Amino acid sequence: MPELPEVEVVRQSLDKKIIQKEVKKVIVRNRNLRFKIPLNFSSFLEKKKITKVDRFSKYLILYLSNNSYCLIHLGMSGTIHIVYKSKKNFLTNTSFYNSPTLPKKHNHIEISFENLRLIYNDPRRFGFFQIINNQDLLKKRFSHLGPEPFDENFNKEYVTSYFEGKKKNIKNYLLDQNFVSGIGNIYASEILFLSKVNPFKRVDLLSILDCKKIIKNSRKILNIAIEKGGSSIRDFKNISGKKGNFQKNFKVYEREGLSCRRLKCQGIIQKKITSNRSTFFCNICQK
DNA sequence: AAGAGGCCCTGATAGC
DNA sequence: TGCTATCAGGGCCTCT
Repeated sequence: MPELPEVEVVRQSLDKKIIQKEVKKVIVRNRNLRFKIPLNFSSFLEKKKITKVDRFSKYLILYLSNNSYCLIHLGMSGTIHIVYKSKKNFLTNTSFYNSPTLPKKHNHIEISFENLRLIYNDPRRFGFFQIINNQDLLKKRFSHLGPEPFDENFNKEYVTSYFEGKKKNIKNYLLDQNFVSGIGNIYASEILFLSKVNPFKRVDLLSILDCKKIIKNSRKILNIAIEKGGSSIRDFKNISGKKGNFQKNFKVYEREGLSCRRLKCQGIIQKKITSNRSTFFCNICQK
């Protein structure tokens, strides 16, 4: 699922559920995620309180009561589910598996609190959990990442100087987390459509006005997507099993062959591959 | 240093 | 019905 808006939607709903709660028990059913879950992962988390649920870019950050952190990245197919305690023996009770919103397979990690259980599901296992021991290491962990689109450092000066002498196309840079972090393949196409910029345009040939529009529209698209509860294509749902709504706002993504939605534009939406990713755009209004 | 390409993995869908 | 091929929202690594 997860670009910045989807991760933010998960953060918001998770925050309300587990804040100030103590981890009672952790079960790792499959250690082989993007990075192997270490053997001491469970014992490290157990008896710690969650003091804050934060997010940077596409990463969830659980703040733990001993001033360490648990990072969660959902990869391509990771989802978080919450199931509630019904009766006693919660820690050993498996009846919640009948929950209609919980997938039957690929429930790799379970984190139990007093009255509820967080379950991490990830068919493709591109996601990961990581313990970070202190604030310095957290900073270091994110040091290679560029600013989020919302960051005031993501501005005209930063973007234009970053693009000097660069020959890759703009779509590639919107996906490049070192340049700007949080944008993924869906929103990159949508941002460029709204900005009337062709995704295959070389960044050193972009005008200053193009750069300004891309900055403004990155914020705009991500904010609207968060408001709408994220995008539910294929199967993204928030932790309560509710679908997002932003997919209804897609102007180009997965609209190959359909007519351009811009008023008076006669264009037909095209799909082309760059850096192994589908890219959607209107070849008439995106110059 | 920058850019192209490949790989990790499972599941859904299309085509034969 | 069942095979095979292709593709999927991410990130990291290697090679040139």
